[in-house]
Amino acid sequence: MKAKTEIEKNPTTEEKIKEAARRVFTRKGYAATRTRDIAEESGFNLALINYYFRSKEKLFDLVMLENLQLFIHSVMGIVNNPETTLQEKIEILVSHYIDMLIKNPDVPIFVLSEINADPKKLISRLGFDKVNHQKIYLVKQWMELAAAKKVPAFNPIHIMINVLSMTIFPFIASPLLRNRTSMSLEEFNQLMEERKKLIPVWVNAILRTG
Amino acid sequence: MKAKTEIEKNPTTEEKIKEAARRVFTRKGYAATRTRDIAEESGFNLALINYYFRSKEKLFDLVMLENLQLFIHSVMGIVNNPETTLQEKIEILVSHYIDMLIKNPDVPIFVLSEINADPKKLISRLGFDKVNHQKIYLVKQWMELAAAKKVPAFNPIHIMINVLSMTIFPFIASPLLRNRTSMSLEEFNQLMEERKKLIPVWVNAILRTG
DNA sequence: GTCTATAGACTGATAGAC
DNA sequence: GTCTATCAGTCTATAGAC
Repeated sequence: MKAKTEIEKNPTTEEKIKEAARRVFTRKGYAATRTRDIAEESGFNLALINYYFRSKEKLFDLVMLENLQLFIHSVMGIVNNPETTLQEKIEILVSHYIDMLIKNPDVPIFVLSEINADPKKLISRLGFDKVNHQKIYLVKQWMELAAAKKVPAFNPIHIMINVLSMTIFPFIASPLLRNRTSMSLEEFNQLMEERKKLIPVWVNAILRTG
Repeated sequence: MKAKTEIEKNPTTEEKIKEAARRVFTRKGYAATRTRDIAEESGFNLALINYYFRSKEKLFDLVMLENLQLFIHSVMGIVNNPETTLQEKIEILVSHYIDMLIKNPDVPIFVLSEINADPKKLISRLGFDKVNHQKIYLVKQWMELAAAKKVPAFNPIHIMINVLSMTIFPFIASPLLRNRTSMSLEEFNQLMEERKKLIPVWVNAILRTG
């Protein structure tokens, strides 16, 4: 196993092709991507893709798994941390997520539309097993606060949906939003930076609602 | 021009094919859809698609335009109504949107991922012209309330983003969300029904934040 | 390991019978 | 209007030279 910085500096052909595939698949989706596009993007020949990865689909699965990790796994470490308060979890989650999304703006729409295209694959092929929702530390903390009536009694899933919605959705709607409001990419990113501080405040206001 | 109810009861072959195309395109996206899929779904032969619509792309453009109307135009009539208050606009918008989304859950991810795949087409081919954002009645009302300090001074676009995020995003993330929480479609729809009343309350709480 | 050339399957579109 | 049959182009994957 190579260290990450070493991979970035001295990528092998295999790694170069995988990174090219990640860029193309994430931008255009599985069906619209041709293996020729990946070959061209990587700077190598078409035949090498099959030499290293056997098929378009196997290469896609690798890319999908990486993007899924980026999209989901980053959350899990945060919401499961027993050392932070509910409020802190939300602040950290939103801030880290927006940083990731500014770097990888195409990831959410890629992941969600590919899952929508083939929901079965999510579980069967990518080995994406379920978690017991009750065991997540954030849910535990919520339950305790609800018992002490410090937080409203509605389904805590609503709060999780709201945090993720307000954080992720603007990136998914970005092309349409920017077109409708004649907004540059820089202005958009600036707006998202503002939301790092605003969303936790808003969520706090929502929590006081019940 | 036939009346809508008449179309639903006595659809011509052309209308049947277009409806079949709408279902298939909206579920699988442009690139993953084969003209043969549409033929099969419509119950007619492949050749008829070209007889009525000349090409896959022209048929797609029709479907895209309809879905875009569903996705956007429904908003415009509501946010531009001078007869309703800001608060009423939000209530009506959320309620109508959620009704539409429960009936057409695939529309948002379809529209947004196709726009993401080819943003230029949005304007050049589909004739989707810009609106002057300042002229929208909702923005006007916001400005007046902000001037009277009844509403926070941050960019009103944030509120619009929040309303649309909390309303639309759960439908986009539905397959993933339902998988992670082992939620049935009925339970999900019930959760969305709850949000019709909750979102306006939450937005109100956000508005008192500034 | 990396390339060129090509096989083999599939796709969108059309010709032509009825 | 609706069908069957088929063309021409494109795609993934592989064989084989270096």
